[in-house]
Parts: sequence; structure tokens; C-alpha cells
Amino acid sequence: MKQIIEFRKKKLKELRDMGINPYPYKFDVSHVSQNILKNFKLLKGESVSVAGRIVSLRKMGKASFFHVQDQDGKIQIYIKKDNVGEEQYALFKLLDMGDIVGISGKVFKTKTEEISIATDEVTLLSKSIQPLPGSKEKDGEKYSAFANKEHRYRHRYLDLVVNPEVREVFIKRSKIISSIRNFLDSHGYVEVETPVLQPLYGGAFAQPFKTRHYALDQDLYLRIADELYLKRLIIGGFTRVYELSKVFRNEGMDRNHNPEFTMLEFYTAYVDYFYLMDFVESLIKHCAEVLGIKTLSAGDEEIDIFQPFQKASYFELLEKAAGLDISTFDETQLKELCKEHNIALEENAHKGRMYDVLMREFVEPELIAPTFVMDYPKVISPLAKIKRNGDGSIVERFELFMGGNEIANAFTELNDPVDQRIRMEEQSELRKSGDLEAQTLDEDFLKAMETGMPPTGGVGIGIDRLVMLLTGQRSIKDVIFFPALRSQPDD
RNA sequence: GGCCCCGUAGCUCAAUUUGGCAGAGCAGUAGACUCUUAAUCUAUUGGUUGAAGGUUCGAGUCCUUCCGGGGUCACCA
Repeated sequence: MKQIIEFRKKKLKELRDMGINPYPYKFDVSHVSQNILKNFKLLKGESVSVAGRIVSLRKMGKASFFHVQDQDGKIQIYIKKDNVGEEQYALFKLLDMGDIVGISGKVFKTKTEEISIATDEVTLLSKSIQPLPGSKEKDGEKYSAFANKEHRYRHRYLDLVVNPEVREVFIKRSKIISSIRNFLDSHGYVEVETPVLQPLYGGAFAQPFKTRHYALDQDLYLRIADELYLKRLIIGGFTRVYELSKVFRNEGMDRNHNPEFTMLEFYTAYVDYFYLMDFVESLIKHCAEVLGIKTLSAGDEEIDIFQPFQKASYFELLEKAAGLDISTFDETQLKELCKEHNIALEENAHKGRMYDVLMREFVEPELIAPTFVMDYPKVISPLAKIKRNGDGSIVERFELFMGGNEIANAFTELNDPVDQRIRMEEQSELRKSGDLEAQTLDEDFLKAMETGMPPTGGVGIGIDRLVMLLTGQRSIKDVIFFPALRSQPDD
């Protein structure tokens, strides 16, 4: 390792002695590789210039081949001593895998029918002194691939250079996000920004990250949701707003959780959750359309995204799964039911918590085809409005499940300030009794709601999980460039 | 946080079962080679076996602790 870097530095010195700046300032690029490969007939024999990283190298005595990788592909370069002269070929001989070069030359096809560029001039654009991980491939099959996940996540730049399919996932991620923005913009939504640093956190059940503002001499929390601020904007007169940004939750990490993740929340005045179901369905179908996807694979099953999404009620699903009329159960009966199925419950678990646990155990993994689960218990939904024509224990809330994963969470928002105060007080009580994730009472928010909030529908969508679903990735770490890892002092 | 698995050269991996000289391919270096493509041929460098202790005549291998990762359960989205 040390010796490789020494050799590279020696080459750097040789290059400088030849009067070559190994780190020049610019290079004029006329074409990208994919463009040349697609338009060979037009470009055959034409002069082009490309730039990129050397990712394969077959040096021979007086003529050589290598591949240069640019933004979305790579192209073979042919360099012949007779064509470029002694000096240029000597420069070429000092190049290594990983160096960034500019090539100008003429487009042609080799004996073996590979579209290539015959070099007129090669320009070193950046000398690499750290070696790339070995990677060779034939017919798409990789040999000694760069596969160690930890190395890939810690050195994502290497992963991106060596594993082009990783780049594809992130290109798709970008497309999904821009298609969401386009969709919302074209439906009259205004993109807004609300505080990341908040004196009180709310809008979800989670523990926050805490930080300190020195000038204010005050503790602040990194937001766990955008909800309460976006509703303040609805109260202020905006009728359609969205925010697409990071939120932070101080909880365990695994295949489905990163401590910071990207969330979309949007709020629509004068609509209820029925409207939102249709809207979310169109939004997701729009993303799939932009990506050109028709089906998703979840385990062995193929899901048709363009089928109409199903709708089912929370308690119906739960009762069907358990074979019992659960909505009439009291706490003791629920506790026994959990016990029967070996589901662990914490000491202070309340009724809503038990519903939630049972749901997760019996129902959610079965929801493969896109399904809106409707009408949640009030106790686990302190910001949602009571179901019209109901008994008061159910709220108008839905979650969208696809492939067994929760993708969206939405309610007809509670806008009755008196009821909202009661619900927040209930959460406060739960908090006092030891539920660290119960929500805090936000007096300023209650005051805002007392000013009058229109009937409103609100949706939250976990973008990372949507991207996982639409790109077929099994780990959230594979849709986040730099996933959270414990820091390593050696690095 | 609990449990299970893993960590050996720049990369991919052997050697761990049964303790006995730390190895291979690729990458690198030197040389040959004017249509190669996992280029080829010849020669060759490269190691604190994640870290620290312990057992032993002897530890990559056994034991303890720690560090890091993966999986899973719990919690959550």
C-alpha cells in the first residue's frame, strides 16, 4: 500500500520533470461516452474529445487500449505510438488505473467491433495516487469485485467509481424526488422550509436529538417531523404546502432505519383523507411512470403498481387476522391476546400500543399489494380528526402499505382546538408515566389552532423507503449516499 | 440494547474444524509485446492476521475484554 503510493508519487515527479502539470485547470469536452456509442454512424471518423477516469488498462509495447469512464458509461480508447509520437506515448506509459484524462481523437470501430476512439492527444487531468479497489469484469460478471459493505459505505466515492449499478440507484432516487416536486408543483403546492432546530419537537412518536444554542443559552431539538410548523402555515392562509427534507430520530438503526432520513409532508386545505388517498395513489403511480417501472418485486411476488390500490379498515384487518372482535376488547383481554401469541409488551403498554403491536405482527407483513389501511384508533393518533359517524374512538387516518412496508401516513387533520388540547394533554400524561416517545404539549401550536384552522388533509411519505421500494433495494443504506456508521478513529 | 455471524496483502478470498514456516488470484513493480478487452508471457515487491491481554514450547487458529461491520429481535418511519 505504502509502496503503491510511493510509486505513484515518483511518477508524479517524472511527469513534472517532463514539463507536464498533472493537475491542469480545464479541458474542453465535446461528447460523453454514451452519446458516441449511440450515434456511432453519425460520428464515425469524426474528431471528438472525452474526459473521465481510466478504469481498465491494457498496455502493450507500441499500441494500447484502455477504457475511460465518464458520467454515465465508458468508452474504449486506442492509443498508437505512430499516431501520437514518442512524447505522448511516454506520457501515456506513466498513466495508471484511476487517473483522470482527457482524450481527443477520432471515432472508429476495432476489429472486434467495439466502438472506440483513436487518440490524437491524451491530456492528464488528475493523477491518482491512491489505488482503486481491483475490479475486472467480463460479460457483466465481476471478478474480485469491491463488495465489502463497510468499505463501500465508508468510501462511497470508490463504490461509485467501481460499481456503476450503485450510481444507477442514486440517479433513480434523484428522478423520484424531482418527479415528486414536479407533481406537487403542478398541482398548485408551494414548497416551504420550516425550522430544523426547534424548541419543542412534535408531530410524531420518537425520541429527538438534542443540541444547544449558545447565544440563546437554550436547548433545541432537531425536528422529528415537519407537521406542526406546516399546519401553522395552513392556519396562516396557505392552502397547499409541502416540505421535502431531512428529519432526525434518535433511535435504533437497521435495514429500514437511518437516524436522519428524508421525509415529504404535504398539507392541503379543505380536503379530507379520501381525497388524499386518490392523490397519493396518483403521486406514486407518477413516480413509477417517470422511472418506467410497471411492477415491483417483493420477495417472490411481483406487484403491479398500476392496479387500483386496495382499501381496508384497520379493525377489519386486525379482526380478520385474529379471528376475534378486537374493537370490543378491554386492556386485560388485549394483554392476554398478546401473551397468547408470544408478543412481548413493555410494562406500561396502553391499549393503542397493543393494537399497534398486533397489527405489526399479523397484518402488515401480509399487505403486499398496495393497500390503504384506514381508520386508526384515536389513542395512537393524537393529531387526527375523529371519524365522522363513528363512536369517537376511531380517527380518519390511513397508512399506505406496499410490499409489506409502510410508505405513507395521512390524516384528516384535527382542527378542533379544544379536542386538540385534550389530546395533547393525554400525551403529556403518557409522557409523565414514562412513555419517552409520547408527544409534547405545544402551547404555541394550540394557540395557533385556536385562531382557526381550515379543514385540512396532511400526508407524510418516507422518501428513503419509497426509493427502496421503487429501486428494489433491501437496505436503507443502499439508497443513502453516506449512511450513518459508527465513526472509526483510524480513518 | 439482547442474541448469532464476520474482520487475514490495495481488492476478492484460502489456511481456523484437529494450534506447527501466513498463502493464491487480481492490482503494483521491472522487462517483452503495434487491434487488446478478466490482454498475454517472464521475473518480482507487498502482512502489527481489527486492537489489547491470556493459555501454550509454539496462536491467524483456543480463552477474555474491547473496536468495527452484517444479520436478527426489541423500538420506530
